[in-house]
Amino acid sequence: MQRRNKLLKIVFMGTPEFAACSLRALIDAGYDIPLVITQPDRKGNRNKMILSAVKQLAVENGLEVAQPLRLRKDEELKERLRSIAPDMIVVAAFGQILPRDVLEIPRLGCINVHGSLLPDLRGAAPMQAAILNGLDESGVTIMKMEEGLDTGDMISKVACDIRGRNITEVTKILAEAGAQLLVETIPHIADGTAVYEKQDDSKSSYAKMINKTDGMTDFSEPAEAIERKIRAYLEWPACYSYLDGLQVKFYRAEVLEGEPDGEPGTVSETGKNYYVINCSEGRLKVLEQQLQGKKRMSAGDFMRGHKLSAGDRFTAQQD
RNA sequence: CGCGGGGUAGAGCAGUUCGGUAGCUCGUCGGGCUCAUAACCCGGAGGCCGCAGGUUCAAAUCCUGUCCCCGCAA
Repeated sequence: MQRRNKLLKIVFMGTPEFAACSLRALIDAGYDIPLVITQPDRKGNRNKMILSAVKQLAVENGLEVAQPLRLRKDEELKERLRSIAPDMIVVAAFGQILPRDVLEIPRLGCINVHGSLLPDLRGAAPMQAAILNGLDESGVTIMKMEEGLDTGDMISKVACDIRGRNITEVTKILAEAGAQLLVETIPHIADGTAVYEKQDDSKSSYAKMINKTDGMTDFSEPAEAIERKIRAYLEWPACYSYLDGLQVKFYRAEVLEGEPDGEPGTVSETGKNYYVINCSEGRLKVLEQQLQGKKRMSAGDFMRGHKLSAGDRFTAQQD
């Protein structure tokens, strides 16, 4: 088995931490990885270059890296892929659509590690969507890619408990479960014992790409929905509102039962280590947050330096 | 050199415009009150005001340089 693993030639495509976890598993399993493809380096905050998690891991392990702006149009890279003639291409959260002529290159096909239990939550942000939808359980699906968006035949799945978790935790849980499932599944694909199951399109749902403004809240939603938003958007773009024209990002909060006692967005009550905001339904007890230009801090620290009191108001717009 | 905010006690902030004995809330330590308390009262410790130069009788404050943190835009 190990010997056969080492003979399999796998090209890896992926970008964030979720993908890096699978790449690490492939490296540890001893596969031959002649090339890693990831998104181009981006300018991070204040013009500091930021490398993708996959690139960092690849470089640390001395793997060759390619970073096409658009794989679809990069004929040179496609030609290189053909000459490598990989047995398989493994894709995890790569961020670009694979064109047909790339899908056809590996003899064992292109295999995708997707962060949901397909056919539920196809698309770009399945883990955030799982949290937003309030799911207690989500998971990872390994599937054979085809031209449609996450519509390929499913090969294996694993379910995970994500109740109450934030996106950082869910990413870690699913990334590790997915990585393990991947290395368990690949041998079956290689020796022909894998079972390919069609997706039931009638039961499919779609997790749309997240926009910057999706994180904005004016508290005209139920407290429960906003609390989910905080957990789902924690890493980006964060759930945020404005206080006196300054952006405030919310990082941790609890839903309080009971009726609000003021307009949505108004401060209901304050305490030593928290403050409570009225929502359309219920109230939100804020425990951790960040004011524009300041560091992330507990609500208690914030209360110490700012005179926030009942009646103050959070608004949707900055003015 | 993309735009902007900030570095002051263990934490969060004020003070800088207009130089003149270092302030607030919390924590911490000691004492008191209380059946009791994260409550209340009294008292104390704790700062080279990011760093380096400069101006001045005098700099947290004005000038110059530098390091670090954060938000936005990409």
